[in-house]
Amino acid sequence: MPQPDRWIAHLDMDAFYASVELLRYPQLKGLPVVIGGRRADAPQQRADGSWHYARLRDYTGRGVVTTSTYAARDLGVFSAMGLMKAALRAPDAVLLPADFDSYRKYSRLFKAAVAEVAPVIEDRGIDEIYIDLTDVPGVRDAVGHDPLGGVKAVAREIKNSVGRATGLTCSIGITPNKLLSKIASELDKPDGITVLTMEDLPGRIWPLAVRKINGIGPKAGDKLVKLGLETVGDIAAADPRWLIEQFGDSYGTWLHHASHGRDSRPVVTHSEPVSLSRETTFERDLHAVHDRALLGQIMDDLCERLASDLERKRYAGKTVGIKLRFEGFVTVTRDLTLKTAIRNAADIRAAVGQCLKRVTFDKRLRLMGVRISNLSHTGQDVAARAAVNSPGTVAAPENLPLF
DNA sequence: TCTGGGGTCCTAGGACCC
DNA sequence: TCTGGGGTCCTAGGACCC
Repeated sequence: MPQPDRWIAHLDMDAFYASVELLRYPQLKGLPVVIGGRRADAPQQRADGSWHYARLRDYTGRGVVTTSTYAARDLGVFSAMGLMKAALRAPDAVLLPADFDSYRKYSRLFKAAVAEVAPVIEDRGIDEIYIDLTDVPGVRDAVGHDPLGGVKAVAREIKNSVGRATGLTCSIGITPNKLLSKIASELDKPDGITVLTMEDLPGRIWPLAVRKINGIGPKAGDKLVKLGLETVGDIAAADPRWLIEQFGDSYGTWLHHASHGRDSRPVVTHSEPVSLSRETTFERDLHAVHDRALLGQIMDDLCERLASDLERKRYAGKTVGIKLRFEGFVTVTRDLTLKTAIRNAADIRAAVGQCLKRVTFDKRLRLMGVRISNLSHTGQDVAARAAVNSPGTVAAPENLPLF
């Protein structure tokens, strides 16, 4: 039996934010709990020791579900759903405000715990990572006699390490590449391990809905279904030339490869940011003229926050952009590339002013944002930064500038 | 009672240069 | 005098992901 040349794991923390909250409020275990809403009230302990929680039914205003517990999902409440809609489905669900500092702390803990077992890690956000297991001793040494056994044992070791460090569970998919591992980690959630080889493609992957592939979103998913392609196997059976006619050269070719489980992307252990941004959605839609002073203040504040992000991370940028979202959810962007990189709030604000002049304000605004890209480093040596950015991982060698 | 905030990548047209 | 081809940068929008 031919063995894959790589073993790549995808690790996904189970209902991450909600599970972190349950560590703090274990009495909520098993109940429908929703994280979200900027103004949600934190739980309050009464004089008699009992707790008072905000309920979904009492929430008014804008906001979406950030995460929900499995009990809430059973009631039809999922991530990105509007809170008002969620309240219709689960009025009695407990509503907790998001505590990102806490989630970031647990994120660092679980990644460090994984790194003790397998150090080649690619960060994919706060609650998931890819891990290249190919050269982990327990995997490498099992090649030839019991590869699947070796891989599963290492997966259990990783889960145990994460559990000891955080008290949280995760799900792991292990396959020859990132694309398949991302799918596999979802097949036995929560607290599961799924190992697949290419031979499992027809039995385990092809029956799945096309949207299970990372990279097929709402638009492409709808289009595929309208074309009569509902499962991954349907895409795999389609003529690649026809896929290219329908979806263009690049995406059509990718669809064909993805449906056949082919993906050669490496696990990337270090990356530099491309852009930094800050944005805010208003409690009520604001009028460009009537609320002009308030809008100016909000933009000042966004620029201040972006400037402090740049300072903390030691970047400067040459391209400044604004994002405006009007009532009706129509979004407009404008950007401006300067001759030199900037980093302070006043310079950013001035460039934003130039961008704003190029927009017609004929509707009320629901969101404003500011973004900076074309980034360059300022000060401090790069190797030290890499170590800070990905604790416990072996940083890739940097291309140092000559001057 | 629609639709947060932080990102990445891709496409496509026009400017500009050789 | 009417118009090639390639490369890169800038700008705007959109799909997608966590």
